[in-house]
Amino acid sequence: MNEELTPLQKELQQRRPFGSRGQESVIAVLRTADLLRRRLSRVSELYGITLQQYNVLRILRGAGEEGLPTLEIGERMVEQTPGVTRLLNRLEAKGLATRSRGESDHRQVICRLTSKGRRLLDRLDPEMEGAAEAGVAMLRPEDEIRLLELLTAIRTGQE
Amino acid sequence: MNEELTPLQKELQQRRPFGSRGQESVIAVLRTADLLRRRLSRVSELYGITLQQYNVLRILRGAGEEGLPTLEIGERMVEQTPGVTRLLNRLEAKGLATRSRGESDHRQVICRLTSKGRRLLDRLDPEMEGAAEAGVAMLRPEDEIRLLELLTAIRTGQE
DNA sequence: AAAACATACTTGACGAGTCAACTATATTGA
DNA sequence: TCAATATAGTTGACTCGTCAAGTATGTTTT
Repeated sequence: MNEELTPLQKELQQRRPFGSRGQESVIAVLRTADLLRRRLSRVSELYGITLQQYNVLRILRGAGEEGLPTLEIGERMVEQTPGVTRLLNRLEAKGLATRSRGESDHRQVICRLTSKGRRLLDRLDPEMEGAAEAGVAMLRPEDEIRLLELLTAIRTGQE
Repeated sequence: MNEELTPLQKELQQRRPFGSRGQESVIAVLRTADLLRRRLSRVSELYGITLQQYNVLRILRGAGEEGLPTLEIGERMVEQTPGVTRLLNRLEAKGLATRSRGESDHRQVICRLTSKGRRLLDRLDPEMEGAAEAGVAMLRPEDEIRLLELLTAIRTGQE
């Protein structure tokens, strides 16, 4: 026995086979994401920010001068609002973002990138891009396209 | 312009294209994993435990009567040790696991599943399996095999 | 115009991941 | 044998995700 262990089973030192291929697929996605996330985090933390903070800064840069209300940042991150509020607390403390009450709607809090934040992004971007490239460098272009298709199918299949 | 947005760009409401397909692939893996993790968490939390706690309980069940030292649990979870200590605190508080000093090596702490833990797993397993199956139900068998191959390639390519 | 409701956050509390520092127990080497 | 070193875990501090509850501002209804 044990002559047909999948690579994932060996990684997890599993004694028994997965209950089904469906289960194995899900666990493979989770584990692969974990490795990639670590790789990217290592880079961003060299510059003193977490991966999530980097993500928020990129979203703010995309929003430009007019900024973005807190909730909209959350929507682009699959995250709950409370998390975004506190992320912004830290980015503001580091001088990378600013917040101000919305002028038309005073309930909103408009968030903007500072020039310091923009400079940080400019330095960080090429390194992050390099880390991402390196993370999937072993895939041929047609493999990457196929991977994107399969992952898109999974995501759109979640009701 | 904007006539060639990828599905992922639409999901993230991105205004600009990804810097490269490599970047898009990495983000697709991260985002897909996030959705799947949520799906599984919803199920485990119906039973009062988090996904990580479920993961530890499964590892302990696999270890059987003789149990497993804390560090070895960590190895099978892609996680740092301090986290495992605290996870076990909570599992022990819920009566799902026990700990005792190792007999041969007193530095070790041997963790074991309780019968209550085992019964919880027995009830939870079919539901978790169902959730995993449902998460990738839209893939044909050959798609799943391809996906597993691609993800394995990514993981083994991380030095 | 006042009450009812909705929206946009903020705060508190808890689970979890991660790094650094610390304790206790082995193991090794002079 | 005893000091130096390695190993196994725990604790503290900080970041992040998430739920529930609370506050302030807007909108709708009557």
